[in-house]
Amino acid sequence: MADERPYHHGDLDHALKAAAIDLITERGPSGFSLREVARRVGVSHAAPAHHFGDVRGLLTALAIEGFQLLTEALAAARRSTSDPRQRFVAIGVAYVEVGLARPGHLAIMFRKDLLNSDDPELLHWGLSAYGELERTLIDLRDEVNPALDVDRAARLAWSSVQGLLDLRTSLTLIAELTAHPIGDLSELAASFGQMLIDAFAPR
Amino acid sequence: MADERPYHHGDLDHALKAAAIDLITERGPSGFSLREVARRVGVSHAAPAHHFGDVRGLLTALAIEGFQLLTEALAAARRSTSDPRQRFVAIGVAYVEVGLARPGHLAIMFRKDLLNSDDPELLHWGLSAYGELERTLIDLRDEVNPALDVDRAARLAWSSVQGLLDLRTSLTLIAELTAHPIGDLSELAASFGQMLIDAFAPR
DNA sequence: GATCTATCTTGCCAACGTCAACATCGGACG
DNA sequence: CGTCCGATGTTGACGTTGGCAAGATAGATC
Repeated sequence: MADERPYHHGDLDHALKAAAIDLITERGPSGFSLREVARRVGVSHAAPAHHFGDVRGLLTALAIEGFQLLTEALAAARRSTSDPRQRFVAIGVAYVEVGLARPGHLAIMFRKDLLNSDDPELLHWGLSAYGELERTLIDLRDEVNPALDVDRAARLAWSSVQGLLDLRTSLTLIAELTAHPIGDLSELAASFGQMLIDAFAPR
Repeated sequence: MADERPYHHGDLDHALKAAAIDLITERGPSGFSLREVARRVGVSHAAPAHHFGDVRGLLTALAIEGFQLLTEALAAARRSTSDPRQRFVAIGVAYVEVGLARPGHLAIMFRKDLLNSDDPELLHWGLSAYGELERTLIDLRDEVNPALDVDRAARLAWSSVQGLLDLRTSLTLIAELTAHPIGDLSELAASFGQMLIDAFAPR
């Protein structure tokens, strides 16, 4: 029978993650439910447990996926140019673009109340993404200001892009209300990068 | 009977909000439940509905409270000095300190999936807080750089402090793992302010 | 003092996450 | 080639949740 599903799905792991991301993207983390995910994939409500344990397990897997995607995108941005200033701007823009392209992942990646936050793989890929930022800032220090405090600068840069993503709807709303258009968020991220480079340069 | 509660609580509105904030602070937004709040206050599970409608109503009331507290703190920080640079640093530090002192409020203030995001009062107090930032940046522009793009600068400044609060646990974790201590978050916020003032000054 | 209305309780429902028990299948191994 | 076993998926149950309807209570108003 063509329309009869086989007892074994074949790639439930991947299918569940994809459906979960779709659901979070549509309804936010608070609208997420394991049973709805199972329903969308066409399996029983208890099937996900065999792959991810519980809901935290599934969300943790998604967060890991998010940090992998982020690491990849930041590394690609770093490779896109060899000029330290351009690299710095590029990874900032890449960070924001990943967040905009993957809102479902973004919505849970830093939500420790939803994740197994001590998961070693989660930690690994989080540190991996941070490493891309740190390396970029070391290059920038060597280029523009040997006295630059790399740690402080990294914290400011990371906070800026993360905050921009966190506030994107509020910023857009205020921009509309005050008739001060905000334009493209990637462009705004690039301008953040330029301003921060000015902040990091010696005076 | 001294231990018998009266049928009418007297100040349920306030008590529910306080218990809700405690609960969110302890367990995060995902660990929040209306029934647990009612249980802590000692009323029936349906009592909150008469004051806040549903769970979104209660959380929206808390978010409004959060923006009121934030507006108040930012205004006080602005009044604390008349020097535009010091004012700018002061409101940044105040923003972070409110977030640290009121993690329960912070956790839901920008969570549109949990709130009645079109609530007029919520909008009013959100704009009110933003107004404090905008006024501060206009003063700063007049002092250090007439060509400063106030909107861009405000977006960067706001993103920085919001991102810092959002990332505080991750930043602290990385700081411990890499043995690059992060120190006090208020102090870090102040250094963000100083760096941003450098970014805003003409070169 | 009677009534009216805001406040609070009780009981119910569907949906949820998790668990235990059972069904099905593919592959390892004799 | 057949048997068994672990991985994968289902079914049914339990306790908890948010929301609704109906009833109880008490302070306010006239």
